[in-house]
Amino acid sequence: MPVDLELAPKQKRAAGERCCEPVVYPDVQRDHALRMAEAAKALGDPIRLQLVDVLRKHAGKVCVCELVPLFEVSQPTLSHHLKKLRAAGIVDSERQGLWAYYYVIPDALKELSAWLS
Amino acid sequence: MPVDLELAPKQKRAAGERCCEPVVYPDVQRDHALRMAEAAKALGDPIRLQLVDVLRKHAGKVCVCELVPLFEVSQPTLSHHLKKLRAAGIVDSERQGLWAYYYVIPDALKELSAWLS
DNA sequence: ATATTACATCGACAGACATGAGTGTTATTG
DNA sequence: CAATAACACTCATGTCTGTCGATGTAATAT
Repeated sequence: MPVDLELAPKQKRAAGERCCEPVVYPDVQRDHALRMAEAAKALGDPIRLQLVDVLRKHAGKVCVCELVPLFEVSQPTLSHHLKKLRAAGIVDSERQGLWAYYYVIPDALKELSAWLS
Repeated sequence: MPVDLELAPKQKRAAGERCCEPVVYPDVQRDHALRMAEAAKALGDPIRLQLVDVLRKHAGKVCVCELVPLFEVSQPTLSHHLKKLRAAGIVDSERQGLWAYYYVIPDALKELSAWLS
C-alpha cells in the first residue's frame, strides 16, 4: 500500500540554482495516509495499544468492568481511551443492561497492517 | 506478539458485589506495549507516515531537499518531523557536505508490524 | 572574504491530549 | 421507591504537539 510520492532526480546544483525540482503532490493518496495515520495515532498510547491487544485476543466482546482493573488509570480515563479508539474506527461497543461490551472491528487495522508489512 | 493481559471470568454479580475480580497487571509486557506505542505514535501524523513511506520505497538514502517540496509545510516543520522519526528509532540520517540523507532503519517497524498481523 | 545554499535549532503560540474529580444516566436489586 | 453499580460525560489542568518565522551553522561557490 505505497503512498507514491515521487522524487526528483538529484544532482549537484550550479550556483544560484535550486537543489531539486519541485514535485507534484499526489493527493490521490493523501487520504490513505490520513486514514493510516489516524489509526496509528490511536495506537500511539500504551494503554490504548494494550486495550486493542486484549480485545483482539478475546475475539468476543469484553466488558469495560473487566478492562478497568488492568490499568492504573481511573475509570473515566479508560472510558476516554475507549472513546478515542471508537472514534478512530478501531473498536465498537454494545450496551447490555449495566455493562458495555467492546470489541475490535474486523479488518479495522488491515490497511495499516498491510502497509507496514 | 501478544501483550498478555488476563481477564477475569465474568458473571452476574450478586447485590453489593464487585462486577469482576481484580487482575494482576503483567508488567513483563509493558515495555513491549511502550515500544510499539512509541512507534505507532511516530507514525500517527500523515506527514511522518508519508515520509516513512517515501524512505522505504527508496531503499537508499534520500536528501532532505528532495523531501521538502513533497509536503506543504515549511522546512523547519519537516525537519521537526524527521527529528521525531529519528527519536523514535524509525529513521536515521547521514551528513554528506551540505546535504543530509535520511533512511529507514531496517526492522525498526518489525515489532509493530508483527503485532498487527 | 563574501554570498549562497542546506539543514537544524530556537522561540512562540494555538490547538490537542491525558488525566482525575465530580456528576449524570441508566439499569438492576431489594 | 431507594440504593447501588456500571459507564459516559463535563470541567479543569498541566503537558505535549504541529506549525512558522527567525536565527544559527556548516559547507560550497564566486
